[in-house]
Amino acid sequence: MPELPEVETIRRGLEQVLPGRVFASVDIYYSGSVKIPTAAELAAQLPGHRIIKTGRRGKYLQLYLDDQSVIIIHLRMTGRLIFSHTAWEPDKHTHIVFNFTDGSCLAFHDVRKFGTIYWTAPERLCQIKGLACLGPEPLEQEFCVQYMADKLANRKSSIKALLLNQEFVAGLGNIYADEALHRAAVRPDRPAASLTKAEIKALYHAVCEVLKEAIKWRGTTMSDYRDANGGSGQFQQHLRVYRRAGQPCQQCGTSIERIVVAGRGTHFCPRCQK
DNA sequence: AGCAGGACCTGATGGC
DNA sequence: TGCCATCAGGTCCTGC
Repeated sequence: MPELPEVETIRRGLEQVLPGRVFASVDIYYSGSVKIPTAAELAAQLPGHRIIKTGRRGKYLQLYLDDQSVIIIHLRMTGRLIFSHTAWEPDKHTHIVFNFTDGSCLAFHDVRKFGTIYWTAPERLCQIKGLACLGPEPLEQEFCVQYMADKLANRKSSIKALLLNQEFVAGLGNIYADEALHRAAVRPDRPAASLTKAEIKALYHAVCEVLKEAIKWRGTTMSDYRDANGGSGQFQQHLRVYRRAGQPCQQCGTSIERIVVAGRGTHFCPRCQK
C-alpha cells in the first residue's frame, strides 16, 4: 500500500521524466477515478498543458502545471502510476492514461478503484478535504517531540489510531505505524495520553528513522506497490513486525502477535513493546 | 467533540 | 474442484 515512502519513491521517479512534457490527450477507461473536475472535462481541457515539476504532501502526489494548476493523485491501496516512453497497452485495471506530445505516457492503474485524481487551481485545493486537513510532514521541522507531546496529551484513543490519523501527521499508514511502534518499544493499543516523555521521544525518532530507511530502500512491496518504472521496493526485507505474526521477534525471539487496533490488523512484540 | 465502524472495491485465501 | 465467506487497507461518511 503506498504510504509516504512509496509515494516519495514514485515522485522521485516521475521527477526524472515528467517535467517539460506536454499533455496531448487523456484516455478514460474508468471515469470514477477522476473526482475534480469530471473525467470528460479533464480529457477536454488538459491537452496543451505542460508539467513544470512534481511534489508530494503526505500520501498525495502532485503535478504542477504551467498555468499554476495542479493535478493531485492519491493511490490509496492498490493504485499505480507507471511512466512509459511508448504507448501503453491498457489492461482491465488501467483506468486513465495521460498521453504526452512526444509519444510517452503516464498510466494510472488500480485494481480496487479506490485511487483518486483531482485537477484544480491552487486556491481551490481546499475542496480536497483530506489534503486541506493534512497534518505536518513527519520529516520536516514542524513535526517534533514537543508537537507530539502537545497532541498526545489528554488523547483517549490508542497511539496507533493517532499515528494513522493524517491530521496528526501526514503519510503514515498501517505498515510504518506498526514498524515505528516496535522500534519505539510501545504497544500499539496504549492510550496516546499514557506515553511518557521518553516514550514520545523514542516514538518521534522511530517514525523519522523508519520512514527514512524505507525511502532509502524505495518503499515496501507486499503485493501491489510498484514505482514509476514498474520496479518493486525492498523495505519488506527489513520489516520487523508487519505481517510477521507467529515469527520470532528479531530482538528477543518472542512470537510476534497480531491483534486489531483502530480497525486495522496490528502486529507487535508482546515482550519488547510495553 | 471525538471516536468507532461501515462503505467503497476486487483479488487472494481458507474452509467445507 | 468449486463455491462461499472472509480479509486486506486509506479515507470519507454516518452514527453513537
